[in-house]
Amino acid sequence: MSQFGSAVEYALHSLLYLARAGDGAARSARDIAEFQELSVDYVAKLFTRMEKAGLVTSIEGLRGGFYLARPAEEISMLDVVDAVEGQKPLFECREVRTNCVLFDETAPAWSGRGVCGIHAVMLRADAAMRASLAQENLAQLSRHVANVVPKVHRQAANDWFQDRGAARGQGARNRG
Amino acid sequence: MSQFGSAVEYALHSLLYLARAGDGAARSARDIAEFQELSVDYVAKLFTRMEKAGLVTSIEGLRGGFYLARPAEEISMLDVVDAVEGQKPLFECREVRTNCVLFDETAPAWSGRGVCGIHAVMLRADAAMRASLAQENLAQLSRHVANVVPKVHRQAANDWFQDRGAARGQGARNRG
DNA sequence: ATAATCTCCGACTTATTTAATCGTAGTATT
DNA sequence: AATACTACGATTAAATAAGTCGGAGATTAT
Repeated sequence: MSQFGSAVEYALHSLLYLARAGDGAARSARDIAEFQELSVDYVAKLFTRMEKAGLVTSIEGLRGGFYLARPAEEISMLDVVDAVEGQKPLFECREVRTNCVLFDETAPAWSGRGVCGIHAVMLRADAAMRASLAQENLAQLSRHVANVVPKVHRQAANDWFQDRGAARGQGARNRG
Repeated sequence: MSQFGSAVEYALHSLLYLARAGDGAARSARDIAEFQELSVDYVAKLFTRMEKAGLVTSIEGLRGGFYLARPAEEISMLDVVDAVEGQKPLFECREVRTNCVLFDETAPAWSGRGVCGIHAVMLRADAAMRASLAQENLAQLSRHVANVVPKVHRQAANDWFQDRGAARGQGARNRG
């Protein structure tokens, strides 16, 4: 297993489609999820979290969906991770240093003074990781992906979302 | 919750007692756990993992226990984390990029070529964190702690382990 | 205006992982 | 040879993550 869960992965992949939409057009969580063959409900939940974090804005209703709340350049990888994983720290100190068979009922003051040395080590590692994630943004990632994915497919994807949007509100009678 | 579990915390706190023992004397998992008021069985399991990773060496039998397999300077924080957490990566790529409603049964070759851009970002963050953990070792940590903990307490702790070791093999009849 | 369709959103269920425990096997000391 | 202690692997209990379900609200088409 890995430290980060699937939420981070799904969220970033999904955001890429908003970054590419570019013109500020909203795309629904349903479309984004189905295009990637992911659980619609789960992706929707991730978007909800990202909206609370201020990364995306939602539009309700028939032609609704999500769009980036700010330019892709200003959305860092760290922003996304924190949004969907909830800013969980690398390490949570349980203050083991205040547990000692030699202490009486109450631990002496010095045992809890300052930051635990082990905690400090982990805080530095955490900071290093976060700094790495903070210095990369969604726009960079989007450009990278654009260089790798064939132009034909990018166009086909765009068309798919376009068609999907156009079909909104037609009802089931036109499809079944 | 946090990324690292309690195992990392317990393991590092416990190793500090081995680093301080210094003279290569073995200390039992039981003593180390009870001194810190931690679960004896759980700490023992962590030591087992660390032994498999080659960080500590075990001695079985009545006067047995664990001691550092190499100088504390040569045991990095990363070594300990990997030993008890099992080298879990920061991110495990599920190759979402090969999932696409536009693809047929089999995804096209280009979709899985090279490293996924999102995965690459996470690999860099992972490397940053691991580099941070790798550059700090147990000896440094031990010195830091020694500067913070009163000398009186360090002596008392040493005595406790000493007494505990001396009492080995006396049986219950001398204690009850 | 009204009904239908689609959206977001929070509560719930299930599955996986972590933390801790229990029982067994083996070893050095007395 | 008996004993008291150790390490060690398998099992259980608690916590977390992943995914699901149903409802409330908004917008569009009729």
